[in-house]
Amino acid sequence: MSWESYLKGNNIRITSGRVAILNILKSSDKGLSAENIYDLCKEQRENLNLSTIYRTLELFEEKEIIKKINIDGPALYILKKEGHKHLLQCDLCNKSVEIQCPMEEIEEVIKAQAGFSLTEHKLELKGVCDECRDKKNSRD
Amino acid sequence: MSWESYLKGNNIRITSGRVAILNILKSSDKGLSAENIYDLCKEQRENLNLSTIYRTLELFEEKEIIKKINIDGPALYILKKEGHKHLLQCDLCNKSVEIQCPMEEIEEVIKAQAGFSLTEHKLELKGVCDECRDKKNSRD
DNA sequence: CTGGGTGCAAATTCTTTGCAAAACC
DNA sequence: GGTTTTGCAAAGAATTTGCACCCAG
Repeated sequence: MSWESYLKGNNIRITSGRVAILNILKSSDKGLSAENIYDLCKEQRENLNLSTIYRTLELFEEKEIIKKINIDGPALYILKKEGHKHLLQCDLCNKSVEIQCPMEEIEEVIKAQAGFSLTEHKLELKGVCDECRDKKNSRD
Repeated sequence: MSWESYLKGNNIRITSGRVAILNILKSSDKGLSAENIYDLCKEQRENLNLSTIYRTLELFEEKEIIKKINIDGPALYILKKEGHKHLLQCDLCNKSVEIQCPMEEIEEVIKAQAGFSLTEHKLELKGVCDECRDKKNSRD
């Protein structure tokens, strides 16, 4: 599907800048900062203002098209993968919460720290919800 | 062991501010920002300048006493847990790299986003190193 | 034509730095 | 006493905002 119809489907107005940003994110195999994107836009004669880029990225993030990753220095942005989720169940009260799989963050951290690109992962989580933790703490 | 001897062991001069910061971090069950720490110091009549706090946190981070976690907004700091490591082996060339377990970051993210405290995790990773990835990409 | 999108400059937020005074060993 | 640490004020990096103009629908 073209970016144009993709954007339309998400109720986002089509502009050449937005399409350019999506193309740039698509063709990168690692997270890009707003400034990276700014430079790459320039290279392809799509002169966007930095603040426009920030606004676009914010919009895309709200629409869950991209993911913002905060590491040291400027935030990095990546296109969202198949957003698989994890179900976290509280060990104490069994209430469960769904979270976005945190592996995209982990991937970027590892890429930055060790120069390693993950191809597969398996993640199991156990934990307790806030209320149960608070109750537990107040008993200690 | 007292903070004093702990600091001495790490070749860090003892000052009341440093001890206060360690106490504050120790008694928090979640990451604290520099400003959180600043406020908590005030509450206990340990008036430290914000820049002193940043410098202290930076020092502790270098000495690997604490971990800095970048989420949205100000960075959070936590005392380091038992730093367990992961061994990552490249699927292609078998070279291996040891990395710090990235779950401390993730724990904070999940705590902030879902109000869930992790108690256990199991993480298995597979990946390829930068060089192999680059070779592979240039073939594609 | 009209409301959302953009550029520009200025503001904000978080963090770092230079330097003189104070604290530690 | 000599080196480290601290406070203060000012600089710096990253991001956000206000407003006038512009363009897609």
